[in-house]
Amino acid sequence: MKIDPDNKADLSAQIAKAIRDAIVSGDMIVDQRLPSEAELADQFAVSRSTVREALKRLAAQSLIRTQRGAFGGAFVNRLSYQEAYGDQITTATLLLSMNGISFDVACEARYALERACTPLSAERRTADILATMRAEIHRQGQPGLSDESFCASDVAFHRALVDGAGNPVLSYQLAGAVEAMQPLMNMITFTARSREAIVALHTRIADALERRAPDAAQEALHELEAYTLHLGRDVMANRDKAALDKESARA
Amino acid sequence: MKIDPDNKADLSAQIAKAIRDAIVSGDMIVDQRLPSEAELADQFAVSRSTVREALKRLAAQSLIRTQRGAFGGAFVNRLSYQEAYGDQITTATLLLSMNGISFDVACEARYALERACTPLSAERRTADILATMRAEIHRQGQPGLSDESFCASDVAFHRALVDGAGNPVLSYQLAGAVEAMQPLMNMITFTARSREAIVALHTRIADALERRAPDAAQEALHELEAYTLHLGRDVMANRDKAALDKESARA
DNA sequence: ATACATTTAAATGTCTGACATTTTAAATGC
DNA sequence: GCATTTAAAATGTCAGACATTTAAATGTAT
Repeated sequence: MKIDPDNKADLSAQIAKAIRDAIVSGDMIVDQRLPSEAELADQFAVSRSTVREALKRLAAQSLIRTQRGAFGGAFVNRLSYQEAYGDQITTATLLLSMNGISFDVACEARYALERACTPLSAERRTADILATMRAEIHRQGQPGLSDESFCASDVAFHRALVDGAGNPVLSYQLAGAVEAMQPLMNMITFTARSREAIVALHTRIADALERRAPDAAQEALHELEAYTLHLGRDVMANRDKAALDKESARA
Repeated sequence: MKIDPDNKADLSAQIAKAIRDAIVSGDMIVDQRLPSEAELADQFAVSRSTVREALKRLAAQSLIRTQRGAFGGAFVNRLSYQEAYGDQITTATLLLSMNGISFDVACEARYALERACTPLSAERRTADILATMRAEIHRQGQPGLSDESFCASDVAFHRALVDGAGNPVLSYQLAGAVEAMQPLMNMITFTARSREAIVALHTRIADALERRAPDAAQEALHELEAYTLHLGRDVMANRDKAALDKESARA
């Protein structure tokens, strides 16, 4: 592992890259211990602080973990789905909010991805998954549930749908898409009537999965997408109108 | 922004979290300047080195960028798709390689996600996307192409299929799934006959998209999945057999 | 001999202060 | 008025010290 002496980028970034490359390429394997900070400082001919900054970069990406004390140090971390989920969701949420992604586009992506899971879920759904879906449907029917809680339950329902496919790679890839929608969904006011409609569609989906009927599930999901889009567009229209009103009031 | 004095986790991790939360919650907006390192050190009552380690963590996640010089500092970064792609691919690749994901599972996820895009791609594909697909198909037919280049072209073809849907969120979400398969695909030796079969299927997909025929594209994609799975299983079987042979030879 | 307590050494975590480098705005000189 | 120089503010890097944590090694009493 070496760094380019002509490169004038931050040393800590270069060192992080060198170590990251070694991990990604398989040169360093899971649970392998990195040299101590002092040794790394020697090897790269930099100060310990610079090495530490590099290691913190890698720690932020969950590529390494550190342990204090004797026989401690930095170790190559086994990237778990759980850790990856969190980052995935944070990144997806920021991408949506920072790049002005419209409700339509986000909604389309989310339902397209969920439809990819539906046939697999219909085939493989366990009793456990069905129970989760039923429980969330029940919660969604409770009177007095806040809009935010309704949204959270909605996310839980859809995650169950995705997890039902029994493919961890799919679950990981979709975590971001499903959860990143939540801030957008939270802007929606769910009236009693719209909740009723959503619960009915959720029930149809759960029923279809229970019967192992992929086509019926697909159809209900399509209707749910159309309905969600409808709700979202109302919100966006009102929001744009409010912004315009404010604009004209100022003039 | 404050940190919990009772928390005994690393201060730099706590500070990074506090700032990250401020960014994710929208408390700090894109291009807003953070206080200087010295000011942050004062605010959090820690040393400058600790603040720097926190900032390096955030920089590793592309949440901030730093600029040297007067009127420089750390600024909230607009997370671009390009940056996010890179991390997405790295993470997905590591998840697959570190968690012993089987070829079957990865393959299933990839094609399920691509099928989610196909109807949209059939509807919206531009002439540009079609041209890219045709060019990659042509390259794949060239004699003397290395297996690795064939794989790279295969990835390019599938990315065009995904990008054809014209939904940046989908493109982002699928980048990881498609690209992370490449190391696994690279273990396959593509014979002349298997290349011919793949090129034929790619051509069918491109033709179907050109005709805006989602069902035909879907069907060809299904066949491609089955064929890829078949090739992959051969490789895995041979690899396992070789490992067993080696094992018994040692005994 | 075993169980428990103590010591010790190695590592990361934190702090301080200094200097180098980069960059921009302001001051200066022509 | 324009070009040049200077100053200031910020990040980047270094060196050295001390604090804290942890597990192994050692010692001690039953």
